[in-house]
Amino acid sequence: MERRLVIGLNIALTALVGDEPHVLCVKRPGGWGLPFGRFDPDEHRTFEVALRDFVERQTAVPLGYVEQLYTFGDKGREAPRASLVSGDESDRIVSVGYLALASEATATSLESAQWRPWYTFFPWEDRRTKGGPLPLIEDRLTAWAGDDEARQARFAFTFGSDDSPWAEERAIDRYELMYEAHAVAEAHRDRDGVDGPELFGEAMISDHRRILATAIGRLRGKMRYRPVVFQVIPDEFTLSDLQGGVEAILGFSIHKQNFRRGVESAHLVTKTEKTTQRTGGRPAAVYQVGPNAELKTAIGLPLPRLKP
Amino acid sequence: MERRLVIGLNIALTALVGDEPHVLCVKRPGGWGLPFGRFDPDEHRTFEVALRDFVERQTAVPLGYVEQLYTFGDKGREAPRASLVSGDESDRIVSVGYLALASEATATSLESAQWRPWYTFFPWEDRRTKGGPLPLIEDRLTAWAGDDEARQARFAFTFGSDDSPWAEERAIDRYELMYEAHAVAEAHRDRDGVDGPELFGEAMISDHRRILATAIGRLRGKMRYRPVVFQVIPDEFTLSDLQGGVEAILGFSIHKQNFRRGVESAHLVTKTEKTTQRTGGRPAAVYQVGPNAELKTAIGLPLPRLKP
DNA sequence: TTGCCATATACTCGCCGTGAGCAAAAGGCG
DNA sequence: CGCCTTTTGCTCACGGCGAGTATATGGCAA
Repeated sequence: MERRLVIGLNIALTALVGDEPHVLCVKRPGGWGLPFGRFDPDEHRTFEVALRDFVERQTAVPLGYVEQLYTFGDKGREAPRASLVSGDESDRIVSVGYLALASEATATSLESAQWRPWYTFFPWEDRRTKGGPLPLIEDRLTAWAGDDEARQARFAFTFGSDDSPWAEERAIDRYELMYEAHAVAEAHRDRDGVDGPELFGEAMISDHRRILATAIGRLRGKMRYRPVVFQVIPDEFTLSDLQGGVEAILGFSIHKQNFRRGVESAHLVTKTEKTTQRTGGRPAAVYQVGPNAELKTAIGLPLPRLKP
Repeated sequence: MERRLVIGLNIALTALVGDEPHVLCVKRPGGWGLPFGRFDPDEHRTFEVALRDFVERQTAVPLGYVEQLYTFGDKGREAPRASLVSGDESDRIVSVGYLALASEATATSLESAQWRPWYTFFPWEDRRTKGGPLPLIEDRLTAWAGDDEARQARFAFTFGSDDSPWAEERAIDRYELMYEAHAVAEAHRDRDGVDGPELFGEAMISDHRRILATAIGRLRGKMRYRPVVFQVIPDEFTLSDLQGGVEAILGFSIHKQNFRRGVESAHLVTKTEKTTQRTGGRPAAVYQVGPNAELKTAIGLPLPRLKP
């Protein structure tokens, strides 16, 4: 018999809550997943229309910036959730992943929908503070590599080492390495039977965690050459707010003075008359987006890494 | 009645022929198009398998580097070629575009397949030499903009001006602007009735020229942070060969000495004992790819633009 | 009231990447 | 032998950027 093709749309919608990036998740039988919907060729003229339609209907959260990530067509990936979407096990599901940004984590109308922090799914991606589970993970991966030089090189390259620095946008490579090392729950779920000692980060259904990793990497990469931060912060902000947002997404801390100099000299922000003392010490000037902060502008934020 | 979903795979396979980038085209009733095939969920495990399968079968050209570009799902775009793929007008076609690179423009087994130069489709993208159709095009677009300030700004930004430089990777934006200005044949074909004075570049069937523009832009952008050139040049080359390849893809000329300094200091190439006097003047050293030329390396080529 | 703390803001210094130009070397060819 | 072509080597200066130091301005507690 002929298998029908079904196109599913997955979306990684992220917003900032304080200094933590969050992603909109939906509770499913089997765990948390990204919001997704089936693309209906009769009803929807384009993917984006369908996407906005079902996200806003399901969760009542309006979508701002939207970008297509990747189309996943691998056989096998759909098995665990075929029944969730179509109810027909014989359908072949192809899914299109999207990244979307919201300037505010709006309350969802659906109780099964919830904003959850990025780094509960990817604890190793947050390097703003030392400590945390990172040493544990590195031990785990060192053990996985063992004497295999290819594995060692890949580990060093993907997670950073002396001669190859940590590349924040390589989130998907790190997740895939974790997967191959059986250090994430999905690896066990997909290839049944095998079991592993320690698992890191919270799992998601199907390959949604992979899609989220792709979204994180894409967003981080984009920050280098497009002023995307302004899509996830309010219209009025202090430079500390801005820097906090950047650091939250990138997952590492940056040098304050040079960051300030960079955004101001690039006319990415404009100072207003107002000040706020919400931040604690000396009152901070309130800024707005500047003339060069349009999305199409091919200007990146200055990202002076802090070394410690 | 229910419309069925069909997934088509389109590929922009490019290779260098001398100092001109070429793309593999297939002759169809209605004009030239990119090689494409229908994805069969029963037969193919992944998109890439399907892609390699049908390209190598149709044209006998082996695929090297492959990268997914974008998935196009707009209604209407498939109309002109629905009959070519499925024969059933009521199907809804979604197509996944791919970029692929070959190190050599291998002869095709199919007589309807042929390598054709990029810039016959996009004459305005080649700025290596002055002159050409560029002034004509600029006149055309200036006329299109007229007094509309938004159009003027968009034209200046997309095609470059005094304060916003020519951004080579913005090929798709330029094509879309040409489309809206009715300066390409596809605009007339899609919205029938309208006719325009002058048309630029050769047309392709369906939206294949849009896909090719996306591929060109993606490839050009990738050159800034990945050593992709080495996928389209032979194993042994002179630095002039390398520079010629870079310039061919980017569409502008670069500064020779600084380019050389860049690739050598970044260990992207290694010098061999051999020399060649194929180039004319003083014999040139023959180089091979260096240790940092792997695709995963996050190192870009130095691209010192030449100003004249 | 005074001293301390926290944050914001201002200014300086030096390295080095990169754009740009000059000059010499090593072939072919009339 | 002199001229042309292309390759190759070297220098110089500007500006971006990493890094450090110093000052301003609020809250708060002793």
